[in-house]
Amino acid sequence: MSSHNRCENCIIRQFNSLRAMSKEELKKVSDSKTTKTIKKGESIFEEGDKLNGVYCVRDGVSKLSKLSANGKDQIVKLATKGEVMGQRSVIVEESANLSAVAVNDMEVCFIPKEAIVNTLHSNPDFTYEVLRLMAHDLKEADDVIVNMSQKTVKQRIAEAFLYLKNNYGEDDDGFLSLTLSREDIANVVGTATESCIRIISEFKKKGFLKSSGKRLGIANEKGLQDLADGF
Amino acid sequence: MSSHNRCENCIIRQFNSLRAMSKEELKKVSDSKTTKTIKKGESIFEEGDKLNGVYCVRDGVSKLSKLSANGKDQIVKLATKGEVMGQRSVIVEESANLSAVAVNDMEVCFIPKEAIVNTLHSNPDFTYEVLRLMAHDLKEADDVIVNMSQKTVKQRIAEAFLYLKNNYGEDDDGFLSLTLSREDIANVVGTATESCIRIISEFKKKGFLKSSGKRLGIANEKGLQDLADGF
DNA sequence: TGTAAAACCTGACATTTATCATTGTTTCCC
DNA sequence: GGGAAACAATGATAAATGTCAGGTTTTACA
Repeated sequence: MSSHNRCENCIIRQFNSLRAMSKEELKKVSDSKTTKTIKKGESIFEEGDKLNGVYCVRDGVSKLSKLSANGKDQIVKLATKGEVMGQRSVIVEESANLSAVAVNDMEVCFIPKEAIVNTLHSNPDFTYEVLRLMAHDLKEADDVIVNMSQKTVKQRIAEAFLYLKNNYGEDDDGFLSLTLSREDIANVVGTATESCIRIISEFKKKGFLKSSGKRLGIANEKGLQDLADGF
Repeated sequence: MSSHNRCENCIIRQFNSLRAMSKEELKKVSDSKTTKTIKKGESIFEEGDKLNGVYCVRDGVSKLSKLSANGKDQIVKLATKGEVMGQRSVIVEESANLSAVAVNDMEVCFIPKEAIVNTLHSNPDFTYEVLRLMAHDLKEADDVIVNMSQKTVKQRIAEAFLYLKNNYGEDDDGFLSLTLSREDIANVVGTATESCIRIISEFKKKGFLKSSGKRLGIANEKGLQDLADGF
């Protein structure tokens, strides 16, 4: 199967039943997209950039973050295979409000906005699907707001590990497939790196987490879940 | 001008150029909508309710909040004249993820979902406009996430007052037009009511805020802004 | 493979924030 | 107009979290 097709799959997964796109529309996307390889730590776009297209994650994971006034990055979302980055900016014709940086080596495809905007204006089914996705993101963002303001750092870190397990899975030995640095985890839950390290150490001592080399795994899921829920 | 027309204006303001709606579509909305009066403190819908339409604020202000595990409400957004509530749930066909409660006496109009969903499926311009609005809400939500996790309570309270001034204005004597209880402010910025009260008292002492009876006003906008920005 | 850089860890301490208890004040309603 | 209920204020204290400063370990790569 050609790389062409793989990329279509990636769009289709994100834009859900982007079967909503007609054959011609899909062809236009196929013809105009390009593929990029991004190394771990490299940036795909930066807050403030004017995007003239969207990026679809074909492989690897990217962190979408925003720099706060005090110089710390806040990671707002992790984007995985099949997810699209930059739609919001393209849709509202604004510069990017987030930066995208590769968490590990990535492959992304770039789809110029012309290939998309036209369809948005002419194909209501497509637009409706995009709308549904954005509505979903909005709900998730609301949930994050509530968690941020009502849960303790300890609870949020516990949640973060459960999230990593549920969304990226674990290997045969029960270690998380996606390894984030302590600093990244701190930036996801919105805390100081040292606090994050301390709490992870505590979780290891208490048997909630296990580690082997640089890998981390969940040793007591129920315990973590109870903690996250405030018990 | 009939109340009919006022409601159309209210939709049109939120759904921006809902000129995107055809005459027939607008008529359908007009014919099917109903108007409700809500008293201060009453609820319009609750988290978990199945909504079969959207609510458009014609007068007054509503708080959209979510109950957290520890029993505290987190206010995620304030909805004002011209704004629509419940679209997200109607679009994704899920039950409401937020509760809507009147902050003061309100008038809202209810538009059954049939009048809207059809148009979403058939009129791409309309759908596109709704998409743009939701993209805007999403960006705002991202900003809130960053503020929540990277700013101190003091900074967030300062911001909240600036927000109230900028969005609801002040009367001739320089007092905020919209008065929220200390508890509501605490629930907006995600802190304990006592902490909120303490900080407001401090702001008054330092000359950032002024009060007269139950009214609050901004006495030193620059000072508040600097504080919010971390200086 | 050696070395510098990055990541991780820990202690001591300061600061912020939450919690509990109590009192004063306003508002609302009979 | 009086009394209950909601709201506001404040002190004392505990808990959570951030900061700084110094370590060790791991990783990257020349």
